[in-house]
Amino acid sequence: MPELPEVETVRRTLTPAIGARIASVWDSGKGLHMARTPPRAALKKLIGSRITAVRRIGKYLLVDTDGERSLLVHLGMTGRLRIHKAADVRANHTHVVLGLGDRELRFSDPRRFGQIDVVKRSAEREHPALSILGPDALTDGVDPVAFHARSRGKKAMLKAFVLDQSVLAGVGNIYASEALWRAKLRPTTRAHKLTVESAHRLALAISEVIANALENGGTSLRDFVDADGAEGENADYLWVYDRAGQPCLRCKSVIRRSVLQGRATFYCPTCQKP
DNA sequence: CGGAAGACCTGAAGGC
DNA sequence: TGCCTTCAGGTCTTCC
Repeated sequence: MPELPEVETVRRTLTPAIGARIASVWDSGKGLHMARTPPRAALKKLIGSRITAVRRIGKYLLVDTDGERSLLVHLGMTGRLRIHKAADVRANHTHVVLGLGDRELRFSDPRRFGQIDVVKRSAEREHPALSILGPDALTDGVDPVAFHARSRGKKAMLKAFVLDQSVLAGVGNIYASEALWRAKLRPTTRAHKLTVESAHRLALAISEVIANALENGGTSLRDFVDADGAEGENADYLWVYDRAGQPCLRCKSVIRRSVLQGRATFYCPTCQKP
C-alpha cells in the first residue's frame, strides 16, 4: 500500500515516540517478506535503549535508538506502524510490538509482505534492502540530469523505469501512473526514448506528484493510515489511478487501464503520446 | 538485458 | 447466507 508519501506521513506521525525508552519487545514469530521471521534475538537487544529519531529511505523506515542499532521497517502492501496506548486491544495480524511504557509501537501486517529487521547504523547501507536504493525522490530530490543519464540505453518501459528503486527510491504503482500522466508520457514508451526535455518533465512531475500527495497526507485506497490511525486525503486528488472509464481531467478522453508487468496501469490514450 | 508469470499472504468486494 | 473469482500502495525469483 505505501509509497514514499505514505511512508513519510507515517514517519512524521511517529515523532511523538522520540525519546521513549524501549522497555520490552514482542514478536508473533510469523514469517514476513520472503518468509523471513523478525530477528527475535536482535530485537531483544533494543531493550533499554531510547528512540532518538525516525528516518525514511525510499519506502523503508529506520527507528534509531541511542544504542548502535536501528529498527528497519518496510510496510509491504498492508503494513501499519502505529503508536497505541498499551492498554488498547491489539489488532489482528500484529507481528511486532515495542513496549514504550504506557504506549506501544506496533507493526501489523495482514498480508505479511512487510519486512522487519535490526541493523547496525554504522553499516546500514550495506543491508541488502538499502544497498540497492538510488537517490530518495524526496530527500535527495529528482535530479533531471542524472535521471536522464540513467535512462540511456534502457529498453525498459517508462513505467518500469520509474518503479525501479535503484533509479529512484520511493515511487510506487499509484504515483508512477500519476507522474507519467502529468508528464504526458505513455507508460509503455521505452526509457531510452526520453529526450532531455521529456526527462526533465518527468523528473519534475515525479517531484510534484510526491509533494502533493505528501501535503494531502498520502493516498488511502484500502489500508493506509498514519501512526495515529488517520487516513490520507490524496485519493480525492488522483488524476488517473483507479479512474478507468472516466474522463481525462486534461482532455476528456476516456482513461484506460492496462496491466504492465502484472500491475494495474492507468493512462490517457490521447494526451499521453506513445 | 527485459518482461511475463508466479511466488509470498489475507481480506474486501462483486457476481451468482 | 454462501461460494467463487478477482483484485490490492511491494518485492523477489524463475523462466523465456
